[in-house]
Amino acid sequence: MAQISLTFPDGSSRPFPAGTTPADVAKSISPGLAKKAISASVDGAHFDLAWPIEADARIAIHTMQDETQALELIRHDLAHIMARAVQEIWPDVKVTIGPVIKDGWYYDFDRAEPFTPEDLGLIEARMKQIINARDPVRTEVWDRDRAIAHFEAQGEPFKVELVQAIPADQKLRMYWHGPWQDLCRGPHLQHTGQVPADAFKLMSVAGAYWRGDSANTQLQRIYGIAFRNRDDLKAHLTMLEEAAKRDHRRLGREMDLFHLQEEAPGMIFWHPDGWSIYRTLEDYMRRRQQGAGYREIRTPQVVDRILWEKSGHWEAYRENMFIVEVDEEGAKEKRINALKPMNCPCHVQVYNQGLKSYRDLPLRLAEFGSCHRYESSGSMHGLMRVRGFTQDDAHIFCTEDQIEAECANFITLLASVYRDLGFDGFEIKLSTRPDVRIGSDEDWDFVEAALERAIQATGNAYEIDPGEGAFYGPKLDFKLTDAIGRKWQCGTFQVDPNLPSRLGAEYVGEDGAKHRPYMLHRAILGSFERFIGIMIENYAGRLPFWLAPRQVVVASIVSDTDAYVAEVVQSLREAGVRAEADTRNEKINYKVREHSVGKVPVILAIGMKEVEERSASVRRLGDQQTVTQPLDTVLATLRAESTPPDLR
RNA sequence: GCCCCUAUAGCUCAGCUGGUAGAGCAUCUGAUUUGUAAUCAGAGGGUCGGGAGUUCGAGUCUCUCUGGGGGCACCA
Repeated sequence: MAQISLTFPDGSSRPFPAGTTPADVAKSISPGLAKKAISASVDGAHFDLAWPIEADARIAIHTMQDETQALELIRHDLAHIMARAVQEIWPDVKVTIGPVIKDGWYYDFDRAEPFTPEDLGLIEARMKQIINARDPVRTEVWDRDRAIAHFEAQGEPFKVELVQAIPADQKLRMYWHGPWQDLCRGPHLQHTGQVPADAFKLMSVAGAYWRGDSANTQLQRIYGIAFRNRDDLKAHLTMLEEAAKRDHRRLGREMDLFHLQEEAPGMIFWHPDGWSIYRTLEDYMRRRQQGAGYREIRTPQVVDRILWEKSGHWEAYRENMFIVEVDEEGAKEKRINALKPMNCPCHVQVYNQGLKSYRDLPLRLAEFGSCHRYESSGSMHGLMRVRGFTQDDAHIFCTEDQIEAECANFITLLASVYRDLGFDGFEIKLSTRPDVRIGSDEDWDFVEAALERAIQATGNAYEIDPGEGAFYGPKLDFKLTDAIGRKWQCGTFQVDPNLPSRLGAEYVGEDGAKHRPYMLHRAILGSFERFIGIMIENYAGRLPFWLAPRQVVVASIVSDTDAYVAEVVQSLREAGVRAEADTRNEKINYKVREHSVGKVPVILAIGMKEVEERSASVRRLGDQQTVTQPLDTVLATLRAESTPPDLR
């Protein structure tokens, strides 16, 4: 918490209590007093107010001691400095907005010609000039109409639009960086020289829609990153390189896990090692869900549009569905089918077979459901966003009173699965009723409360996202955190009374009358493809032993050991370990390197010594040291390690 | 879908302002029998993403399609 004080020419000073923010100070001091201040101190660190504070200035006091705040200010000022540089180089460019974001800032411009990489260099050079000029930053409060008139005169239509959105009686603030003026809430530094000239970098140009709406003009967005000093910038650039090294697309190729090709955009060709991961994960999930009372089913891939019309998907998502037309001989018209984009309607069909009793509920139907969605071309990304994928899907048909217990059980299962798969932390978000919705307020009250109680029962923290639920019911989103702090939304839990109703699902209650069940849509991984992508990145390719596709390579040092190598491989395989022999005529160094690069967790090196004593030299991935152990010990150890966590 | 960038051998990349392609690794062959992150030598391998155009001549310039990348929009 910042301790702030202002010092005046007569030597007196005015302190502010701990916890005061510079913004609080600005609000509490009178304009006259602010004008008189000659210096400020924050947490004991003094600095001069290099330029006079304007009579109505709210902020001219900032601490550069507070890391977070300093970075925020530097990045914010850089956004203005960049916009100034751009307009100085190309006066016809129109400016829009430029906020601070993680690690830097961006600014959106309207310009007929695209910015080239060379242009970024030009802009950067100009920015450095502006910084070195130590131009003063000053601010004034304007009436809205004056601002509109100003921006109209300047020919800045986007700024005019922004200001017009502000209520007419509201004052607004202008900032000047040297001669360059922009609408801004502030706060800002006192002069451009306070920005480190060697700790920022313009990263890329991208398209972005004005106000985030694809119906609007597309602007050019320039992204920049900035830090306190050059070392921090360098460290960040190094970090970006490291992150790129764990990119699942790169590792997928290096580890020979999968590929994509032009003839099937957004669909995965799994190679043997990649498919091994997939199968191991699928087997694991199958066991976990079976243990949690789910029954596994399988439903068709191609389904007549009639069902999608009934479910409502045809109307809402036709554009994103793969259509399969069948020209039947003698038929008057083509039959239109769709590859299923989701499993729910099919699961209701299974439920609808035979009359269900309340005694059958809750009925938990699970499917590793292969789905296809025609995702827009620009949205696809490796395994993370694909057109063909498999959900770890399940639908729980239950009564209103069973929702709470089902939800709590689901969260418990999900937490356990995430832990087993190497993710310790996750966040829960509860999305509640939107403005446009179906169902009575009483039903919403009941279901929302049930979900909230269920979360509380599991002892997990959660956040509420008001108004973000589906039109038919509230939902939970589960976001896990990976090894480098990124968050991924994977799990979901949705309460749905709508689809059972549309598709005519019923059960006979204790009272002998027919009732509508609730349908709970839920997934833990989301999709296998995406989750495997996340796991690859989380582990940087170094998957835990039980998930690793090639768990052990048994490498010969001399060819006289080949028979023993084959025996070791066979014993490992019999022990349930995925093992391969490498008896190529290469040096052991070569083999160690190749399999280390290939992320094989264990290499067993076999020379004549090992043959004679029936042992193996064990080398673990990332470990420089080797341990020679009797073969039986090695077999027992690796067999134990290859056991999935739920079977230990 | 939109904007910008991009596509050269299996992979990573050279190829200046237009004059019909190179390297390293990988692959294959041979030699080498090797003790924990690259043994040596040789060979094969590309109609430079597809199509069209400009030009005497296009990997190189233009257009277009497709894929990929960075964003934006979308994500039942």
